[in-house]
Order: sequence, then C-alpha cells, then structure tokens
Amino acid sequence: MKRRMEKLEELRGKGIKPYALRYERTDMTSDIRDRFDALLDGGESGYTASLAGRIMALRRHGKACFADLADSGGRLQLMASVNSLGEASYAAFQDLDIGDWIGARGEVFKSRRGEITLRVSAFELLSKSLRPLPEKWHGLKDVELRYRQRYLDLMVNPEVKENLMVRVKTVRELRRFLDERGFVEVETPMLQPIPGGATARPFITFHQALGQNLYMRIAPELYLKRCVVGGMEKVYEINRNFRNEGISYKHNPEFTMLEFYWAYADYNDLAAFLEEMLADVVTSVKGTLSFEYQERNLDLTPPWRRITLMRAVSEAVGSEVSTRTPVEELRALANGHEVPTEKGWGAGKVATELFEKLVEPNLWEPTLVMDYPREVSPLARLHRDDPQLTERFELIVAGREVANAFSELIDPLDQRERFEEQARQREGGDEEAHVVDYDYLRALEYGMPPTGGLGLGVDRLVMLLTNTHSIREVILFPHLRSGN
RNA sequence: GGGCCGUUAGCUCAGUUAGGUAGAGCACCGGACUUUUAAUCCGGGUGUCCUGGGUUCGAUUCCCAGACGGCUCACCA
Repeated sequence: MKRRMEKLEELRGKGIKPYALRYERTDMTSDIRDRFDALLDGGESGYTASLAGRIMALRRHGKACFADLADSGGRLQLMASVNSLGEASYAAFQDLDIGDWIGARGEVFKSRRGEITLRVSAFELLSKSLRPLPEKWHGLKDVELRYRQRYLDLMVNPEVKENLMVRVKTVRELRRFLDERGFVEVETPMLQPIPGGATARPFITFHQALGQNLYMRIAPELYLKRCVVGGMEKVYEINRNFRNEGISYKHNPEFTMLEFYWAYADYNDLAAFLEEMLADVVTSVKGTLSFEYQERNLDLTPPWRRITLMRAVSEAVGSEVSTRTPVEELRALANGHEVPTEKGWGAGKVATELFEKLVEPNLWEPTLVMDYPREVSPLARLHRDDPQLTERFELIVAGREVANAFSELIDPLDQRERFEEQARQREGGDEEAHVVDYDYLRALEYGMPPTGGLGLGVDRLVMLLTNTHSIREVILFPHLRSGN
C-alpha cells in the first residue's frame, strides 16, 4: 500500500491522472471470446477492440508482458510489448499493478497456445488500486472477511457472482411468472405503526415529526390484503421483511419475501399454483427440476407429496392424533419424544410443535403440509370441514419451510375474535403474539372477497438453487456484529 | 443468550511439543527474460502472532477477562 501511494504520486508528477473520467469501450471480454473462438492458434482476427476492466494477473517477461483483464463478462488476456506500445508507453504498462482499472485498445489474435488475446497498442489508466488484492490461487477464504468485504469476495471468488446471478434470475423469473398471470406488484409500507402479518419481534424506530414509534415491517400481509379490499384482485410484493430475532445460517435480520394475494382463490388453488410457479421458475433458472442439494438429490417435479399436519404427527409419534385429541395427551406425547412445551399452549400449538420438531427436519422432498391448527394461524380462514383447523399449508423442502399459504380469513367478526385471542396470549407473556390492528378490522368490515394468499422465502429458495448451506451465501451484505 | 472451536505477513496457511518476540507459498520490492497463463530464474521478510490484564528475569506460546468469527442449541422464516 505504501509503495502504491508512492506510485500514485509518481504518476501525478508525470502528469498522468490516476482516476479517469470515462472510457470509450467497444466490446466486452465475453463478446470477444465468443466471436473469435474459432480462430486458429497463432491466427490474427484483424479486429481492433477497446476493452476496459480490472487487471487480475500480470506476467512480465522483459520486453513483453501479459495481463488478465476482468470485466463483468469474464476475463481476457492482454499482451503488451515494446513493439506494440513503444518504449515509454510500455514502461508505463509494466508499472501497472494487479487491481488497477485500465482501458486497452488493440487487435485481437489467438496466441500459439490457443488463448484469445488483445495485443495492446494503446492503454490508459482508469483507476489506480492502492491495496493489494487477495491471493490469486486460494482466493479469499476467511468467511468473516468475505462477508465484511464482499467486494473482494466478488472479485476473486467466481462462485459468489454465480450464486448472486441465480438469485437475480430467480427474482426476475418470479416477477415474470406473476406478471404474465395478471398480478401487479405494489409497494407497501416498510415503516408500520402496527407490526402485523406474522408473529415475530419487530425492530422499533421513532419518527421525530410524528412523535411516535414506527416498526420495521415483519410482513407486508395486512397491507396487501387492504389492496384486495380496495379492489386489486391480484397483487404481489417482493421485498424485505425485518425481524428482530437471532441470526443463524438460515436467518438474517432482513430477508426477502414474496407475498401474493389472489381474489376468488382458495388454498387448493394456491397449492396447484405454487407447484406450477416453482416448476416454471426453477426450470428457467436451472434448466432442470432435479439437482443436488447438500450432497443429496432434490427433485422439485410436481405433483408434490401432500399430507395433513395431524396425519404427519400421528405417523411420527406412532399413535393417532387429531383435533379431538386432548391437550394433556398431546403434552404426554411431547414429553415422551423430548419435545419441550410451555404451559400456556393449547392442543393446536403442541401439535404444531410436535410437527416442527419431529417431522419437518426429516421432510426432504417437497411436501405440502396441509391444515394447520387454528391456534397457530390467526390470519387464516377456518377449515371448511373442521373449525379447529385452518385452510393453510406450508411447503417444506430439505427440512425447511419455503412457503406458507392460506385461504384468507375474510370474516371480520372471526378476525376480531382471533386478534383478541392473540391479545390474551400477549398479556400472558407471549411477546410475539399478533397485535390487534383495528384499521385492518375496519377494512375487513367493508368486505374482502374470498382470497388466497401465499408467502415464499426467496432467500431460502435461492439457497436450494445454489446448493449453499448458509443464508449469508445468497445475501450480498449479510449482517455481522460491527467490530471496533 | 448457552456450549464447542478458531483468530499468526496483504491473502492462504505452518509453527512456538515443554516460555527466549516467528516461517512457507502467492502478492510485494530489486535484477534477468519478446508467446506466458498458478510463467520461470537470482536476491530481499515487509509482522500490534485479535485486545487487555496476570504469572515470569522474559509471554505470540501458560492463566484470566474481553472482542470478533464459525459450528451448534434456543427464538424465528
């Protein structure tokens, strides 16, 4: 770094500006590589290109010098020599450092060893790099540095960019799929006076002018449903949710969620739609529905297995349980399987806990778990055949929840009761119980059409598609504790 | 928040078994070299051994506390 600062001063002394304004680029390295792939070894193309990018490697050979130039399309070799540049300019080229941004112009040829190369006849320094790059061969492995200085990770570890592109494509394909089916994307508040739509601890912030607390949203759900009340029959939003919970390999404080609401549809429609959507999106992104995840095969080809939550729990505990099973019996089963319970919990919550501890981690192939208990689903419509259940399902893949969907609760009186139940749980010490949202109740009182709604964890889907273990591998700048 | 593990050069890592302030490869600096591509050859270690305290004649090494990270458990998606 010290040496490079000196170089910077030397350059300025020679009247060379180390930070240029612009450069007239004619081609990307990828274009050149595709276009002249068929050139014979040692052959000339007769084409003159201007490339721009960062120098990633330098191989100096006295009166000739090779460099690898990286742009967003890839890398291309440059060759500079006294013959091509002249003495003075060649000396300046030799003085470049790995990491410098340059623009280079010259004819494209293929070297004797078959490498497509630009013979530099003119170049200019576009931006001087003052810090040495991480090692070219081993790259940057220190995970802390990789996350804290992601720009370095992006520079030297190609798979980081590949994973990012899978994420970009996934989001793009989700949008395309929904747009093609008449859904419209809206933007609802990130700052909410009442944090609703999920049960989670929110981040709290304060609005000075209003003199009141606002909460970073934990879900867009209640606002999207207000859109449906207003007559928007197919709406969606892909954006961040914020939850003030623990950080782990599958949790980041801010994460990306797709939520859509579809008027006149129920949860059966949603299940079929989800199968179609993921099959379409994943095929577009990966070219296949069957791929490896964490050294096991994963096949997302629909139709997916469907099982009710009570059925799954019954199989796991080895005895029949249903919504008629008394809470004491469920507790006894939980104890027998070393699943801890808390005293305020009802039968529905205990059954769900049994499912999450005993069944969910073992569901590898995509599975639609149907009919969650009423007690754990304060915004879902009661099941048409059993009022202790709701018309709700979750999609579990590789042991993790990927999507959550239900026939929406549109009955304002029922919704009021459910909120009041949640309020009692809150008073009983459950900090994450849902807060009553009176304005939302008022919206429902104006009438909401029968609607199906679905939420999909985009980061978790991308983790599956990139075969990554940690959510931090699919989020560009994951949260870490700030150092001193 | 709990448990376990880790932190040494710009990067990737050795090492101090048993206390005497440290080494390799790449990168970097000087030299040779006009088709190399992890270029090669010759010469050169550039360091707050995470931080603070303790023990000791002496600590990067041993002890204690802390910071940050990883894995994991708990909460959650």
